[in-house]
Amino acid sequence: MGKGRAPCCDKSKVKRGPWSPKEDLTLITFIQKHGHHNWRSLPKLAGLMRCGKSCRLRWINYLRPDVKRGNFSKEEEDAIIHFHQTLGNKWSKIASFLPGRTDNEIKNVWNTHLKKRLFPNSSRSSSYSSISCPHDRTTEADHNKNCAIVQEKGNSRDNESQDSPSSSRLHGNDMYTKPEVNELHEIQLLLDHDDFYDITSAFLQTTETLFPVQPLDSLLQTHTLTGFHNTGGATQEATEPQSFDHSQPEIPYGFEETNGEFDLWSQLVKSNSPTPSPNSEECDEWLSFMGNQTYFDDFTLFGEVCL
DNA sequence: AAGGGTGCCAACCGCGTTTAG
DNA sequence: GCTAAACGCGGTTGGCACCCT
Repeated sequence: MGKGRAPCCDKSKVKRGPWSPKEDLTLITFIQKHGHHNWRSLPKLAGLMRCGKSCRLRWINYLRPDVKRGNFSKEEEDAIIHFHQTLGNKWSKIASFLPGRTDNEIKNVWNTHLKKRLFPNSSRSSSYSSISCPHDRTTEADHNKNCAIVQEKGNSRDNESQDSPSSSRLHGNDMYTKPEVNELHEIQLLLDHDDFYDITSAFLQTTETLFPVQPLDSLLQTHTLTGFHNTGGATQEATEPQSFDHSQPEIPYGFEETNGEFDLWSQLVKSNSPTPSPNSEECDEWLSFMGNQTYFDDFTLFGEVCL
């Protein structure tokens, strides 16, 4: 070591600056034909005078077919604010909660709009985060307040596994929404999803009225302990979301059937006294979230009826 | 109309992490 | 297990567009 990091490409031989339509077309065409298994060699193979990193960035941020363009909705902005409070400047993580939005785009929106809205006197260069708490003299009180909130959230996430029901995430008037049967099937698939715990935990911490965290933790624990046998007997691998067959509903393994109904949800919430309260907005939010995370395009369609 | 200031965003840079040999 | 290459991420910046004086 000690010789420093080798440059990713010969900067004298690559084009820099804005991409031309022709370059975009070349990149799109190449990726559609050959994919992007190796960004470093891609520009050479595609005939582009660009650095591989530049190609990757261009593709991810602008040329991907699933990139959503246009202004951010109020809901998206609120989500960014929520997730930023929980995750800090983890733009890619936040982006994973907002399908079609890129980390770069979210970062820009945060730095140009949302940060100003929340911290009106913060300077341009200091990206506000849960780690760094700039103390601008003129807004010290605001900063202290917001830093406290941010750090408290961050800490609670760090200590998530030790969290008790008395954690700040739980409030006396929480309302729980019971999903429909089809949604329980989806939940079961989520439980088999590698990232489920992380993404759900993050969501839970920012939507305090939706779920009781402790019951979900219990669920996950139970899931781990019992293995949740598939009714078909076969061990279910992590399911490819798109391949899920919605047409054959069967008892989602791990969910109890009571009086012909899957009643896990009531089992989940019964230790938490507040009466479950129907709330279609929350249900929609939850379904949308789950759908986004699992890329089940039609997830919300299965949850149109919400108690 | 011109010049300076500000906002915005696409793109770059460099570091940490992951992967392959 | 080690090393270098490649990838991915977050911070930063260049430059254009718009606004204000």
